[in-house]
Amino acid sequence: MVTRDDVARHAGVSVAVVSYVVNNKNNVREETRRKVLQAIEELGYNPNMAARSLKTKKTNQIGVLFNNLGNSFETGISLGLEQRARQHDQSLIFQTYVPSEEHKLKAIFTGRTDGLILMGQSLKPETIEHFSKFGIPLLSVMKPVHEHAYMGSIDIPWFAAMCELVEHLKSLGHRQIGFMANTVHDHYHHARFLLFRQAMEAAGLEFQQQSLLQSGGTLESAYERMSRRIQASPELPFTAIVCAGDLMAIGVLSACKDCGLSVPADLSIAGCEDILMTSHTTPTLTTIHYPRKEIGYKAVDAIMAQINGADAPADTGFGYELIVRHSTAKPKQ
Amino acid sequence: MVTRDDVARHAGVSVAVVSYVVNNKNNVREETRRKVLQAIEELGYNPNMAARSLKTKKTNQIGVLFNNLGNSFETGISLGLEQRARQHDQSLIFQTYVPSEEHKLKAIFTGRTDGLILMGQSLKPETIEHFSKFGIPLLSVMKPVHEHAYMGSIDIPWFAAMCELVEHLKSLGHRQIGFMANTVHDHYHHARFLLFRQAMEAAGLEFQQQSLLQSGGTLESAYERMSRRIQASPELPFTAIVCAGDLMAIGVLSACKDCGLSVPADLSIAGCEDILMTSHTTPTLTTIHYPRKEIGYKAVDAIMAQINGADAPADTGFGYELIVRHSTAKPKQ
DNA sequence: TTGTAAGCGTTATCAA
DNA sequence: TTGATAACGCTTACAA
Repeated sequence: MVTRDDVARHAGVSVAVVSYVVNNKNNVREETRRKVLQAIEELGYNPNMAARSLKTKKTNQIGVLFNNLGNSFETGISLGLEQRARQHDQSLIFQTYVPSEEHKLKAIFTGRTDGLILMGQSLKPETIEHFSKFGIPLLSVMKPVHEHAYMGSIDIPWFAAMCELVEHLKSLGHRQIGFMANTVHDHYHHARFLLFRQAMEAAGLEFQQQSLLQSGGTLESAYERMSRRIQASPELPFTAIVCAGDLMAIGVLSACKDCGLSVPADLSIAGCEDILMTSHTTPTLTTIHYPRKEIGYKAVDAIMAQINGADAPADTGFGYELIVRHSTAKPKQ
Repeated sequence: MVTRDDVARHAGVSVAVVSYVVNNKNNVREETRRKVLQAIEELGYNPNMAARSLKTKKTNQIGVLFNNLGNSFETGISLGLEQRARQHDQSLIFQTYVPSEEHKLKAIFTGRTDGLILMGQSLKPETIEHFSKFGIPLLSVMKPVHEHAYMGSIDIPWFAAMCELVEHLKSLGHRQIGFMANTVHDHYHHARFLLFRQAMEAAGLEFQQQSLLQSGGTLESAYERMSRRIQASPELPFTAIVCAGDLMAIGVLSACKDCGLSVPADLSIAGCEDILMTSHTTPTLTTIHYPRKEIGYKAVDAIMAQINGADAPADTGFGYELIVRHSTAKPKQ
C-alpha cells in the first residue's frame, strides 16, 4: 500500500505538504503543489479513509437502515438517498433492520458512520441514547410509531392522505372498508393503519377489527393471506380494502384474480406508495403517491445539516397525491 | 466518546487487557475479564471501527456496485448479499456505478473496503489495476462484457439458457425474434444480447440487426421505445421479442396493451431474471429464472475467500430455469 | 511556504 | 496473566 510518506519521499517534501495538497489548502507554492501532484499520480496514491476518519472524526459515511431491501418502495427512497449522498461526497452503508439484533447496530455504526437514516423503525430508547451519546444524528424517513426527541423524521401528512382516500371510497358508495398491514414490530405500516382508522372515524365510518388483515408486508404474504380469507368465506365483511403498501395491494389483487373475485366489481383495492408496478397491473391500482426520491434528497440534506450541528427536523410538509386508477369503483349491488 | 482508555481506567487495568477482552483472547483471568466487561457495560463502550481498521488493515466492509438501485433484479441480488454478509459480520457499502465518475471509485473504496462486488460492469483496466495493487479483490456477479484476469465472476450459463429460450420460441413456430437491451456502457444486458445472438445462430435462425431495440434498461424507457416502434409501423419484423431484463419486458407488455397489440396473439414476449412481478402481470411473463439470492450468497462467500487469500472464481455453474408462462404462444397466422 | 511532531483509538510485540 | 509502548496513516497546531 502506498502511503502519504511514500509520496512525501518521492516528491522530496514533508508529509505535511502532501496533506496540504491533498486537502486543497491554499498555502502551497504552485511549483511544490505540482511536484506533489505528480508524485501522487506516479505512485497511484489514495488517502486511507480509515486513518483520515480516525483523525478527523468524520467518516463520510451515512448508515441506512432498511426493513426489507426487496421492497421497491424502500429501494426507491434509497435511490434519492444515494443520488444526494453522492453530491455530498458521502457513502451509504446499508443494513437490514433485524429486531432481534438491534443491539449490534451500536457496534456496526459506532465510529463508522456520521449519521443514521432509518425507515420508520421504532428503535429502543437505549439504542437511541447510545447514538445520542456518541453524537451520531438519527433521522427517520417516515414517522415511527414510537417517536423520540433525539430522532427527527420526514414524512408526508398521512392523516390527510388517508382522509382523502377514505373520502374517495365513501363517495363511490363504500361503507365497509378493510385494511391490510404488517403491524407487528411497530412497522411503518402500523403507523399508516392507525391514521387510516382515524380517517375512517373522521369520515363517520366504522372500522371493524375483523376487517384488519395481518400480513408480512410482502406481496407473497399478502397473496397468501387474502387467498385464505376468501377461501374461508367469499362473503367479505367489506367492499373495499386499503393496503398499507402497494406490494400487498398487488398480492391482494392477484389473490382475487386467482380466487375468482373480480376487481373492482366485487372488491375495490387501494394501495399506498405508488410504486412503479401499480400502473402496470390489470386493473391499474389506485394509490397514494409518496414522493420517494424527493424525500430521499431531503433526508440526506437534513442529516448533513444535523451532522453540522442543526436540530432534528420534524417535517411532514411533503406533498402526497391520491392517484385514482381502475382498481376502485362503485360496489356492485 | 468513550474510548478504550476510559474503560481501562474505570476497570483499573491496562489498555491492553481491555483489548484482550474485547477480542476474546483467552489469556485473561476470569475475574479480570468480568471486571472489564462490567466497565464496558457501565460506560457503554463500543470500539471505534476506524481505529481498528487502521491498525488491522481490515475494514469489515464490502463495496457493492450497482447499475441501478431502482432495478428489482439488482436489489434482489443484494438481498442475498446482505444476508450472507451479515453472517460474516461484514457491512455492505453501496454505490451506483456512474461511468463518468469511475475514477472516484478508487478514492471511495481505498482503505474502506476489503473487497468489491460488481454487477457486470466493465471497469477500466486502470481501475482494476489500482485495486489489484492495493490487494482489494474484485468479484463480479454476472460476467462482464470485458473480462479481466484479476476479476472473477459468478453467473449462470447464459448461452445454454438463451438456447433453451430460443428453442422454446422456435418450437412454437417463431422464426423472426427481436431483442431489446441496454447495450451501451457494456451493460450486462449487452452480454446477454451477444449470447442470444449466438443462440439464434445455433438454432439456425437469422437475427436481423433491425430487430434489436435499444432502451435504457428501465421499464419506462422500454415502454417508450416499444410504443414508438409500434407507432412507426405496426408491422413488426418479428413475431416474438426477448428482453434482456424483466423490467423491460413489462414495459414492452404495457406498450403493446396501450397500442392495441394483443399478447401473446400478436406478439410473444419473454424476459430474463424472473423478478417477482413477472408472475403478476396479465398475461404472466415467460422468463429465465436467475437464482438471485443464492448467487448473492455465493458472491459473498467467494469474496470472503479471496480476502483470505483464495483465487478469483469463474463460476458459471449455477442453475437457471426457463419459466414458461402465458406471454409466449404460437404466432397468429 | 514548509517542516516537526503530537495525537486520533486501536492492536500487537515484548517484557515484566 | 498483565502492562508499557511502538506502530497504523493521517491532520493540524506550531515552529522555522
